[in-house]
Amino acid sequence: MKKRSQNEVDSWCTHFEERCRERGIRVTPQRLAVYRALAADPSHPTAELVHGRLHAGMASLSLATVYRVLEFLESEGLVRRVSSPGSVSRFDANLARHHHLVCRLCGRMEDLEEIASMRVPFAGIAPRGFDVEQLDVHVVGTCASCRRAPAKGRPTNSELNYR
Amino acid sequence: MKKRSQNEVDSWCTHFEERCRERGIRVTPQRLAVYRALAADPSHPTAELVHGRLHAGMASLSLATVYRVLEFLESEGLVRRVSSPGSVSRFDANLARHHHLVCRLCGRMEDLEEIASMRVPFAGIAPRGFDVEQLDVHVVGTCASCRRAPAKGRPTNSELNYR
DNA sequence: GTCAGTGCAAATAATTTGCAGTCTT
DNA sequence: AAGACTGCAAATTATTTGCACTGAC
Repeated sequence: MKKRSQNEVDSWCTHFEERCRERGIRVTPQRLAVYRALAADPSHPTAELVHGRLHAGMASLSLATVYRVLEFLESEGLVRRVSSPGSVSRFDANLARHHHLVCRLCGRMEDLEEIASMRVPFAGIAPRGFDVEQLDVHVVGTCASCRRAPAKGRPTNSELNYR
Repeated sequence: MKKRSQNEVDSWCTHFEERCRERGIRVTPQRLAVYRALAADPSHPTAELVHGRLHAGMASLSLATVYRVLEFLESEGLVRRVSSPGSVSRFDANLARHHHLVCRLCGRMEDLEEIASMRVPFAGIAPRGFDVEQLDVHVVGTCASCRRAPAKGRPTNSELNYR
């Protein structure tokens, strides 16, 4: 599985801690671990996947806490929740503007750089009164490996764990 | 609640039946009813909401069937499943290219015409091997009424029913 | 000490499935 | 008659919550 470089992850974590301190958010070991796992993994893991990755180093961490932490970090705008239709929630620590490439069959989700022709201006697209916070662009289709070996259905959360 | 005009709905249903016949898909009363309910309602209802709307005229229709029909129609490309992060599945009978305006707080979802500056070309945006089928653009934020009267959390599926 | 944060188990919400009956061809 | 489609109830999956405990200010 692809990972972000150690340096990049460290720098994200440092930035994360700064942001938290600025706002008086406690940086508990659990929060930092969840954030770090997310930052290290560009594959947009689910809560359960994050929990699985952390279990080795932090056996007592509960899945409920992972859900709580992710929910909280999202509400603070420190991570982003991404979705593909009919699938479980996935999360992303990358807050830079970018889009997502989503396989309809296996649910895999990759980052897609925002290319010039997809640069969409926020202003003026929503009716007055609506406060636009974020633009989600999902390019949905089928990935090469799914076309070769079509699965029976979208993988369940726990099936996702062991890819 | 806003509705599509009777004429428009009828024409969509006719077109729907033609498509089904072309492909040898049976048009059962349940399928037609579900499709019609979806076509009549531009608010992107959930499965449960569709079921609720139909219950008056078709008391025996089960929620499981609504789920099955929607799933099936989606797989046939006759309706579109749309999603907002962390929320339940919603459906859309409108297959014309358009975007969605989504309120992060109440989950309400409105159609947004694809304006020129948001027209995104399919070609060349995905890596080779990936077969692009559809582009989902979600403009996410908070709607005017939610900013006025913030709810405690995203409404649950059954709370959605009685708006 | 207070209060936020956590683990655990139980609860809830959304969606799917098994199976027996029904309708269509 | 064979297969597709449906209703009902039960099962499964994802996510949330109550409660008691622990640790930081």
